[in-house]
Amino acid sequence: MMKCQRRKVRELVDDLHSTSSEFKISKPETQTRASKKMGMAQRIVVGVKIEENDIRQKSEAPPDCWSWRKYGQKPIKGSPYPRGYYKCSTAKGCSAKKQVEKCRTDASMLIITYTSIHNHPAPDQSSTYYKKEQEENLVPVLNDAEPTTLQQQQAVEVKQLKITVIEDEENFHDSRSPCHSPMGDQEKNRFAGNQEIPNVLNNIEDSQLYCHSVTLSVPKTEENDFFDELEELPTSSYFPTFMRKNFFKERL
DNA sequence: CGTTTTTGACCTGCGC
DNA sequence: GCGCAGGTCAAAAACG
Repeated sequence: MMKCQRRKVRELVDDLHSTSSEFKISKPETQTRASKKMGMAQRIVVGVKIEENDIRQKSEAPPDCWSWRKYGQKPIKGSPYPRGYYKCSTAKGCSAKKQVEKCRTDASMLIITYTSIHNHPAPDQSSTYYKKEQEENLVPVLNDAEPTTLQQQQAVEVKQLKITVIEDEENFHDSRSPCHSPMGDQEKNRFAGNQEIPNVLNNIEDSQLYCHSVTLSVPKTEENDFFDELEELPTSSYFPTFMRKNFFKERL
């Protein structure tokens, strides 16, 4: 039984890596040219759903507490939308970058790829602006005053926009997600016979957490040896423990 | 006038 | 070696 489920997970991951060049990057042996060139240690991809009534969404890139400066834009093959390249301009010398592009199948979805980390504290969270955002529950409150990991910085990044976890390779193929590579009937049928994965996503969405754009990580145990098969995934210290447990519970 | 955005050129790595 | 694709640079333009 469990073997069967694991096999399905394996198939999903294989699908992901074969259908989306964008997400091959998490597999070390299939790094993109750019990632090799840049020596990227960490890359996190998040899908951001743009609310229709989000009047603050004035540009392609979601607003956040960091200051970003656009340094390039390129049309991407196979996508009707260009990809924007942003560098952190909050502090001089910060190497944090992000790439923003619209989902090719759903213009209301933004695919944001974070690379490198900020080498400076986040902008003052006690500022009027930030407090207001927190009061409105638009900004996740971090335990640490200064986000130091890419995941933490990302959490600051998200704000009022709903996040769909797509870094998690299995969830990325949730058939309900409007933003994924076109899924054939075969794949859909596969999900029809396996409700496990969509359930996991339900738990995540129901939690109403806006800051779970994370790289999923799991404890190294015999129970999850199949993660070894999926290659090493970056560790997220910020991923809430309960969610991890929940995720695992559902998965098993 | 300083900062940010735009955009064409350039660089690099990979596949053929 | 050449072409392609992704990422970056940098000058010019736009903006506040």
